[in-house]
Amino acid sequence: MIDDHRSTCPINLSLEVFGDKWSLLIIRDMIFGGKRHFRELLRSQEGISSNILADRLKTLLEIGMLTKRDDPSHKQKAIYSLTEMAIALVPIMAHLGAWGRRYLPVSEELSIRAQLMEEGGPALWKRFMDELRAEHLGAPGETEGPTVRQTLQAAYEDVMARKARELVRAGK
Amino acid sequence: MIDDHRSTCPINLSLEVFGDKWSLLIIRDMIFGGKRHFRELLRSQEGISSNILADRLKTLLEIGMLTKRDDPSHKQKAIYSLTEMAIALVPIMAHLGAWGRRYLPVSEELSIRAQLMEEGGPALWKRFMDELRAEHLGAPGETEGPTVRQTLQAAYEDVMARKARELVRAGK
DNA sequence: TGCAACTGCTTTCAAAATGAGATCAGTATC
DNA sequence: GATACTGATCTCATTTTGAAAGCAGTTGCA
Repeated sequence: MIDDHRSTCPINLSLEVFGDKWSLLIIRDMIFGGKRHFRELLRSQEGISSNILADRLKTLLEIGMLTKRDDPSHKQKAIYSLTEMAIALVPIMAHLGAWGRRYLPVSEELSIRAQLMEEGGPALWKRFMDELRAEHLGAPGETEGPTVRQTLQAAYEDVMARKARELVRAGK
Repeated sequence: MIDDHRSTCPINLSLEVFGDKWSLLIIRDMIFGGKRHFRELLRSQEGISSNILADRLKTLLEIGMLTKRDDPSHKQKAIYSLTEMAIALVPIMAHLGAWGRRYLPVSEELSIRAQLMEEGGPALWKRFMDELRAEHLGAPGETEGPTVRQTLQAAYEDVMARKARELVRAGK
């Protein structure tokens, strides 16, 4: 907890938090994938190993990006929750996704969510953040219609289904 | 140049670029500090060492975030320039700075720039980006009044001067 | 015409971080 | 009672990090 920081510049301090190849992916999976458990997070696209996941979860807890509590349904299960500090990263995720989509070799199916986030703009981000607050902080929130996460997930599945059809057609 | 990427998710690919404690600091110093030479970048707030700086500059060149050319004034001097890909990070820098300012133990003098960037909003970011394009890409650009970088720098120096006065008064 | 300061790096080497895979003690399910 | 699942932890080889010193020139000044 001592200030062993390299400098007190906000960008430097931010990088000390997630200037790391895994921390932000964990947050990403919790925000966009709705994951809450260790074993769920272990099944990431990128194949994080269990020791690294355990280490990063510990760091994120210490920093205050996550909280952890027991799962009533299983004595060995833990539930991880996002804090406001982590939910506040939604706009940064949206920008990062948009930037990556523009300049890096992304695939269509894994970037459709980023595209919708970009098109939705700050209004969509705010709605998403409110839903995350309801989900993770127990904040009051309306439950009308599909959630932002469900909408993004449906778009992802649509792309996957279309790609599967195209593969079949091409293979004929 | 082969796709040895962990996944084609835009956020993952972005993290492969600057999910690192130094790369974005180099870009920060070029954007906000106007630094263009190796030895200038070596004098960062955080004390990067020369081997790490050389390595990260090489990576940033390969990725296409920077370009490098000879300095006509000195046969051993190199000039590094930002590409559009790097200039496009300005809004992300602004968000990162705002987030760090809100949730991390920043200092007043090193976060005054982040505060002004946040208050200036997208309009200020765009002006800054246009100035960077003129400076690094040779794009046409007007030169009326102080640049955004100069304005931010002046605000930083004001805070420093005030703090120095306060120290004198307290020491009396 | 010398010499000090500066140029962008490279080298050396110890320490720290990374990460795949196996393992574990307890829990739930059937 | 067997099987699968829980959140980790352990081992150990590989990779990365980073401080410090060094280098082959170049430039500016006396």
